[in-house]
Amino acid sequence: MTAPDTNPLPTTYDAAATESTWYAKWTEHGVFTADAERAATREPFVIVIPPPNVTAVLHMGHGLNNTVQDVLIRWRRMAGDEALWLPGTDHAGIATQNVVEKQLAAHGQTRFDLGRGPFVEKVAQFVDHTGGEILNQLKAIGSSADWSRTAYTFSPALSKSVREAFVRLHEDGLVYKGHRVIHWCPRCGTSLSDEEAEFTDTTGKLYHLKYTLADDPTQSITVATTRPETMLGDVAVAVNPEDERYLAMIGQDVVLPINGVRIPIIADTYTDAAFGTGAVKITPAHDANDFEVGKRHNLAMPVVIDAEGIVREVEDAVGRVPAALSGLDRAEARTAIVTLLEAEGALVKIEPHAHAVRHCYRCDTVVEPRLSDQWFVRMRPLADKALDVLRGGQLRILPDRWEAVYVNWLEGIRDWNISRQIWWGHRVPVWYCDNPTCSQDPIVSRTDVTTCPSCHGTVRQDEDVLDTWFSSWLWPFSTLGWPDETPDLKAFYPGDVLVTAPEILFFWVSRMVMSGCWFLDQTPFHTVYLHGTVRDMQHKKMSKSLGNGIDPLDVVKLYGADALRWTMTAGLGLGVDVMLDPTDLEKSFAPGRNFCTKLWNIGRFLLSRVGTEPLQPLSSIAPERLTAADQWILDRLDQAILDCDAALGPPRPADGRTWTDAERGRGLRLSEYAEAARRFVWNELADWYLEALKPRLYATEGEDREVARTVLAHAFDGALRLLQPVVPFITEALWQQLPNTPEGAFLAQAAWPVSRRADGATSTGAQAFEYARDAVQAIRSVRSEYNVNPGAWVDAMLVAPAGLAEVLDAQRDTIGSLARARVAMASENPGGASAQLLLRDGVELVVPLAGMVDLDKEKQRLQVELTQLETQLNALDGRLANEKFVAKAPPALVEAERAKAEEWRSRCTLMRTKLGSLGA
RNA sequence: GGGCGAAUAGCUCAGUUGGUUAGAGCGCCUGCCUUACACGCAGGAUGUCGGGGGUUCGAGUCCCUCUUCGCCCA
Repeated sequence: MTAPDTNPLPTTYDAAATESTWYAKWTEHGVFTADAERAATREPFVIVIPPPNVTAVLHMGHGLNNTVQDVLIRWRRMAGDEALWLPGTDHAGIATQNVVEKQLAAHGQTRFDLGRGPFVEKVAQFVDHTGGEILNQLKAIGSSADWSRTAYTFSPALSKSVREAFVRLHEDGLVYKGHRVIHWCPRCGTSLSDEEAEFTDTTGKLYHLKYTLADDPTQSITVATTRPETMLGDVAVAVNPEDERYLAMIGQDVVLPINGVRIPIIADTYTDAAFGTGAVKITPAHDANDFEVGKRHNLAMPVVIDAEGIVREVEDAVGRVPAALSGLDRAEARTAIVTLLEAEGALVKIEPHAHAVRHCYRCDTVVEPRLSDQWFVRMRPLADKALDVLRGGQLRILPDRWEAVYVNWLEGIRDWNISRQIWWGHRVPVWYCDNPTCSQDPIVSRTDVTTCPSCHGTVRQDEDVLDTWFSSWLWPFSTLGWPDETPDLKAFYPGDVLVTAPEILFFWVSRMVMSGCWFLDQTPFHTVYLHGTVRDMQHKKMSKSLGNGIDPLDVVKLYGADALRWTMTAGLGLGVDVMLDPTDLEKSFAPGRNFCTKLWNIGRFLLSRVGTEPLQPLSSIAPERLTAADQWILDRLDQAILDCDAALGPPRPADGRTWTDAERGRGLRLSEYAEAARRFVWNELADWYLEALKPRLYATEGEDREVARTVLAHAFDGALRLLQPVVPFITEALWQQLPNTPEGAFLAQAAWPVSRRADGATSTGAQAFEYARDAVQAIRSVRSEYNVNPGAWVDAMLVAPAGLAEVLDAQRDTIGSLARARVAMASENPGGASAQLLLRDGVELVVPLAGMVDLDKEKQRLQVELTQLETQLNALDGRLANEKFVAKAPPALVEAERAKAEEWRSRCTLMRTKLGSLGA
């Protein structure tokens, strides 16, 4: 019988056309737009995007991050929540400034050639013209963000939040100006926070320098240092007060080589007697630890390296830098100084030394510790609140091992240097009176200050800008209008889930929790989901600089956005890294494309059989009209729904506020969700139900055909709903073709399916179909083993115990058509030359295969199977004979094991009988 | 230097509180262009659960130890 030519779908899936069509329709109809008013009657579900740098170009890390967010937000949107995914970009102070500075450098210019105003203007123009492109790229992978709310950390609205935060923290006594050694990037020309100065393990050198005692040139003390160039700024040599080697020298002076400056030998417990020589040089202006020592001992703090990393007498350092060295870069100076030290006989030895050196996280330049004035936030009170919400269960982090990392960092939190000496960013909202005789204190203000309130003279604003992260950490509420009490803020704060990579746990995530708790007294989200990193096959992180990246847009072009999303989701175990092969896109993305093709073909076939006539709802079909296969697929759908829900949820704490221990580690298993949905539509719906259904569907009319149409459409509809979050485009395109899809409706907004039963129990009809599947697989296996021509029909006989005869008899046609067999029933095994298999519950399958059966082969197979089972049965009997097992194991388990032993025993008996009848 | 994690099929990984004959996808082998799909269908093979020790009636799962790898922090 041939199918009528009513198929509305082209034979192949056109990803590009489908994606642009449906994305346009979704946005046109406001499908992604959240509504603050609606949130009064529905549960809001809010995700704020980790804002990409405004100049960023989409890479696979974004692909992964945003796919995860989109899967979650689409799931909750369908589940009836007022879902808001709030997108936006970060002005990325240092990074963006660097990009523009590079452009200037190409023309031989620096930012100082332009001056502050024109330079900032130039960056702003650059951002206006080329920035934010990444948001459009996110659309190409299907991101269902609410673009009407797109935010930008440097917009006027968010700048207002930044000022509010700074001023409020100042009012709370948590913002202060400090004079201390900070991390300085000489290339970027700015200070950095502890987090921005990243450690890199390096094999460097440990230089042992000999400093001669001032009053006794025959004696000397040897210090060990990794940075000999700083010796020009040494103010002391420190030894541990317990270190007997140096006791006699404490209090004496040594003379520095090269510049001849006299410095004392002091005792300080900071010095580790076991490290190097046990004596360390103290350079307070160029080392954070030395700075602390210097403060304790009230030492001078000469600065001998300037902001550009040039060695010279910068401050408090007269007579310390010889003319020959002045003006050298710090790296050149090191070489020169080592040479001079050697000439003076002050260089004892140089050893290889493995240590970690801090580098600028933006330009990778070696960071220079530098004494300077900076703005700091006192973090302790903020960190305590962030610890409280985690410990109190209002916040959880998945995978939960990151909670310990979070706690550890917050417990040891240090004050945050928030001022940067760059130009691109929020200017520190502090003004100083120009009049040196005026007693006016610095003015910290929410609004711009133009005249001094005391003397009415002119004022100047602080030159520094704020750390980019000082605006990012406000993101969950600055994007909603804070500090104004906007409807959005009321409706959508606090949010729900934060999705990001572990790399920015400290930079961003912890700080958002701190700011949310401080300013709004509530954690900004109840769940932090830290996904893995995208890596290549050598497990190297994908990056532009390593050249091992994959452009997500290439993947979209070649395989479709859904294929990309599929690979990102299906491969995503909780917190597990995603491995992709940049040299073999086919390997990584073909599975997603193949799945889409399969889905398309299922849809094509199904729609051609279901047709376009309206369907009656499943609920109107009397249960007794459902076949075993119908009941089975409906059961499987229920199970798939339960599996998907269990994998993804719960979406929030049951009481809306605090996670219980039982809930805390659950959900967000995206790979399990994807697999459950895939298994249903492919392995169950397509492989079994559709195949079993074909005879009924080829019927041209009749009541049963209507039942089949209804169940089939219902099952497929359920599958499409379950799959929409991960493959939104193809599922939308297919769903639109289903006969009962209302005009103007979108799958993207359709209701998430609900299981008919909470327990997913198997119905009687479904049980019958399981017997049929069992028989079909057995017959296929025999056919394959004996190389039966796939087109040929075989005879098969089912020998069923009394209780099952009727059930199996009803499945004869189904079994026959699926296995290409003429199936007969028997109450007794006729024996003779035939392939014989034992199915479950004592059902036997006999396939005569006249003249083809190899008796030896059959005997051998049975013998192997029997031996195996006997071994297992022996072990089981042994366990059951063990009194301790029977006494201590749960009774239900013992009972189950006993039943199993009995079943295995009768199975063994049957096999022995068979072997006997085969003449063994 | 401190802390955390991982080691299960050729590869990437599941394996909730110890309790069926340890699973999935990809890959591999065999047969099929069966009129939805060869980007597919059917059948099949594959594991001393890193080594050693311990707790237990019972260990991939808990404890100790060793080895290897990775990550975070200083």
